This record gives sequence, structure tokens and C-alpha cells, in this order.
Amino acid sequence: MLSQTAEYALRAVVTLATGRPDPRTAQDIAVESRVPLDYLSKVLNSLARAGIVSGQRGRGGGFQSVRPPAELTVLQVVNAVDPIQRIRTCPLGLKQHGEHLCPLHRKLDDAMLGVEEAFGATTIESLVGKSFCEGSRCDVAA
Amino acid sequence: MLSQTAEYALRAVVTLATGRPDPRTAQDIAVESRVPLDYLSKVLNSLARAGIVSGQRGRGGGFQSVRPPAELTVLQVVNAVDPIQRIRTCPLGLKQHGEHLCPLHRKLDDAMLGVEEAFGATTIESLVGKSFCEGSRCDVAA
DNA sequence: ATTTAACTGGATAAATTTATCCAGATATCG
DNA sequence: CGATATCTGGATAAATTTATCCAGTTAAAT
Repeated sequence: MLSQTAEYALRAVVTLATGRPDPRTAQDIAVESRVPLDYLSKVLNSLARAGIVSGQRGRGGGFQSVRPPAELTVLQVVNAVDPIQRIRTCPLGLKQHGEHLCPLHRKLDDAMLGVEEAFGATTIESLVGKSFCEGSRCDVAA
Repeated sequence: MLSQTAEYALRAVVTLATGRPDPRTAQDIAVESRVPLDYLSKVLNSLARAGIVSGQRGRGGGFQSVRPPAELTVLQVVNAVDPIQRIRTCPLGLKQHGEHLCPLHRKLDDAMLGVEEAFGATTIESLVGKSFCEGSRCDVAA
């Protein structure tokens, strides 16, 4: 339902919001969020281009969140790498007229809207506690 | 967000629920729902294996909905071809413990749950009026 | 029986997404 | 300045999804 890329982007952003605010290296983020490093690089790049994170090169460099986690939503992150696709026009080849969709696509778009709203209402800050199950019950018996 | 395959399956089922209950040929459904015929064949096949439609071969054959549209939901159709993926275990490689997800995945799964519920509550019957925008405002100026 | 209509399903190709490799640019440290 | 760490980004490969082709089977009509 959500692309792998979006999942990775969210993990990266949550990782950045967790712990120290120093620039974190892509390598570091990759390990903590269990994302293949080279792929993560691309994702971080997209996030940087979208103005969500900033990357600093050279020794001591890394990535930082541009805005505080309380001001960043899941929706913004997802949309930066793999936008939620609302259904705005009839997906059939038909010439359509504005916002009026048939019942099927109206329903499907309503579902998308629901997701969009849920994501828009969720800040990254609200996701930082025990970010990736470490220590929580999700990680017992490791 | 929803795969093309699921979209096609829904169009097919809605088409079947619309108009005459005679078996409708795949060709016929393909035209009406604007889905490439050969791909639609596969999709109808999946739906048949899932017990949602039944296909009859030979002259005069075609596809029929097995159950009445009032007893078939969007969720059932979607799950037949491309199941909604709930997040049941931590997507990171971590050994996890049962139903406890970290905040991020808890939120993401909540969104999936919302979609699942919305789809589960929507019958195909409720989607049949002016199924594909024909005649409705969605199709003006064609 | 023959013809014709229609589903079934295997093989394959095109497109997209995901993943990997690695050279180049840039910044810091000594 | 030289060495090292790190992001940037192009090229390419692997995997998955979507699409196409077409031969085979089944059933009805004549």
C-alpha cells in the first residue's frame, strides 16, 4: 500500500528525529533503520531536495532534519518521495468534467483522503519514542 | 496506493453488477471498463479462483458474479487480487514480539486498518449507479 | 461434425520499482 | 597540502508489476 521508498523515508526521518541532533551519517541511519545504504542515499537525496533534511558533505558531515519534528508530518515525508495519489479525474479514458467521479472512484478517493488526513495529522515527533522497537516488546527475544 | 490490478478487478466487478445479469464476455467487460483485454483475462481468472466470479467457456459464455452485489464488498475484491497488507510484525529485521509495533508502524498500520474498514463497509451494490461516469457529469463534453 | 465463440493459461516482453556499484565533489583534520 | 570522511549522482542490474501474444480447451449453434 505504501511504497518501500516511502517506508524508508519515514524510517530515516524518524531516526533523525531520535536522539542527538548532530548530523547523522547516512551509514549510521542505514544501520539503525535497516535500510540498504546505497538506496537510502537516494532517498535522503530526495528528502534533501524537498527541503525536509539537509546534507552536509565532508568529514563530520551527515544529515539533519531541517525543521523540528513537531512541525513535520508523515504526509510531508511521504509526499516528498512518493506522493499519495488522490483521484482527481476519472481514471478511465473518458473526457471528464471536473470533480465529479463515479461512485467507485469517489469511494476509492475517499479512502485515499482518509489516509492523507491521518498522515497529515501525524507529526514525526509523535513517533519518536522507542522508535524502532528496540527495547520495546517488539524486540524481545532478539 | 491501490495497484492497477486491484483497480481493474473493481471495474470488472462493478461492470458485472451493472445492467443485465447474463454472462458478459471478457471482451465486453474490457471495453466497458477500459481495461486491456488480455490483462483483464488474468484478473478475471484470479477473481474466478477466488470464487468471486465464475467463467463459462464456449459460445454464449462469459463471466457472472457468483454472489449478489449486495453481498460483495470492495475489500473482498481487492483482497482477491492484491491483498491489503496490514503490518503485523516489525518490518525491520528485528525479532519481534507479537502485536506490539513501534509508533511509526503502529500509525501506518492504523491507516491500513482504516482503508480496510472503509473497503469492507462498501458493497459493490452501492457503486453501481452510473458506474463509469457515463451520462454523469464526469463524462460531459465527450 | 464443423464452425464459431469464448474462457484458460503458458510464455514473453515492456515498464516501473527497488537495489547495487562506484566515480566525483566537498569538507574537515592533521 | 595530503589523507580521510562523507554526500552527490550517474550507470546499471535485479525484482516486481503490468501488458501482450497466442495456442489450447470447452461449449453452443447449425
